[in-house]
Amino acid sequence: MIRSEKTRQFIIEKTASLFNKKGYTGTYLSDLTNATGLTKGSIYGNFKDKNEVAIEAFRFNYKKSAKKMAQEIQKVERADQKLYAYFRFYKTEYPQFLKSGGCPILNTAIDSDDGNESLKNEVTKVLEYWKNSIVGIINQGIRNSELKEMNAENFAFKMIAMIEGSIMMMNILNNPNILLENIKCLENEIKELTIN
Amino acid sequence: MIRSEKTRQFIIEKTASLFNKKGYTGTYLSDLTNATGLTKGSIYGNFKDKNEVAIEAFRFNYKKSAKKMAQEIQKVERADQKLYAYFRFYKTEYPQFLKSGGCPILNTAIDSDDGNESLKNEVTKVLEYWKNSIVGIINQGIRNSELKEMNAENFAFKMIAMIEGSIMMMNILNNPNILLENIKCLENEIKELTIN
DNA sequence: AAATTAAAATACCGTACGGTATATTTGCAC
DNA sequence: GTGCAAATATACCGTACGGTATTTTAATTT
Repeated sequence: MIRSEKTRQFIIEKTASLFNKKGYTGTYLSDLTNATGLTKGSIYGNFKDKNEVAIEAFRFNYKKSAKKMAQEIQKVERADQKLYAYFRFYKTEYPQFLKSGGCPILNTAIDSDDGNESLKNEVTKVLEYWKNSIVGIINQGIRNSELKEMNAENFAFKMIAMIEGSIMMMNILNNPNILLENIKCLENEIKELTIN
Repeated sequence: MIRSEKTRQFIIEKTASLFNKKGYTGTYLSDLTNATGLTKGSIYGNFKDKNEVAIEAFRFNYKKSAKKMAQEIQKVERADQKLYAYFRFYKTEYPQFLKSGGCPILNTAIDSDDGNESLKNEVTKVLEYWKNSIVGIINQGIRNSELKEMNAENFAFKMIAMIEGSIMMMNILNNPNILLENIKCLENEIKELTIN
């Protein structure tokens, strides 16, 4: 990694959780300088503007989860097992979502749905990618006779809605059980839809 | 209504959708003066500060839906019918959520979960009230042998999570079907749990 | 070690933010 | 219509926002 890339990365890492907690307009340049110990001049030497930092911060936040998730999913073969891996992820990682101010996808979706088009596009892309990856798993499972026939897209949207809605409530009511119980429901649904 | 109360109400009505769309920090006093045609002096003559306007705007946004909902629910007797009334509400009113920038509860929950304690308390209260009203309906239904035994609170949390998560996705992907399909799932679940 | 290049800090801009003290206008009672 | 009170507008504050041009510092090359 060349030197400038290292500083860029440093800035992103140090400010990612800030953007997730406080949102785009709510995170000021002064927050960025405080969090990094750098000056505005340095930050603007590495980024075009605040929005570019925000976008990179979102990508960083998202990828941290996505990577871990992808690893867990690759470990197992069957479609139902891959879906269980999703659920297990949230069952074990929920404290992370609690202390880092919620799910970056949800937060950024709400935060960017007025005005900030570039940030909104970023979230849209990620959401679509997430949905498609679930759809892929389910359809693969159906083809392999591991899962019963179903509308894969509808199930994917249901899964994501439930997870995101639960994270929101878990955070505002400070009650992880909301997420854990709803994950159980999803697990049961998959159990019902599993062949063998 | 005394004169000042009329202006307060006027300000709330005109700015409520702004706060919903742009969030607390994202809505500036200049937005408030533009939307109302009033000056800062007038707004500060009727409200203590911007936060008081935000709180009242949230209450206004929330109550608009809540009132309509309560009316629909009172029209029917059976618990399952009351729950269907909930679902029907979202099936008919979703365009409102699309154009007004999403669900005020969800938006304000995300927007206030850093820093703004008073606004967060407001959302917490409303979410808890909403959950409890669903729990009340379900438990009443169980006592009246209209619904099978179930964990009412878990179901309420599931309902809310699904609805809120769906609204978020419907908005960001601009696809009402996500909400409509997930509502169908909830309806089917209730159908399974209905006695008679 | 000197020269060159890259990165970070400094010192600024203009603007617009939230908020307030004061002046002006308006509505109302008499 | 005059006097009074309430509501609104005006004119301001201090601050801190996002952003930039310039200087200083640090790293690299020769």
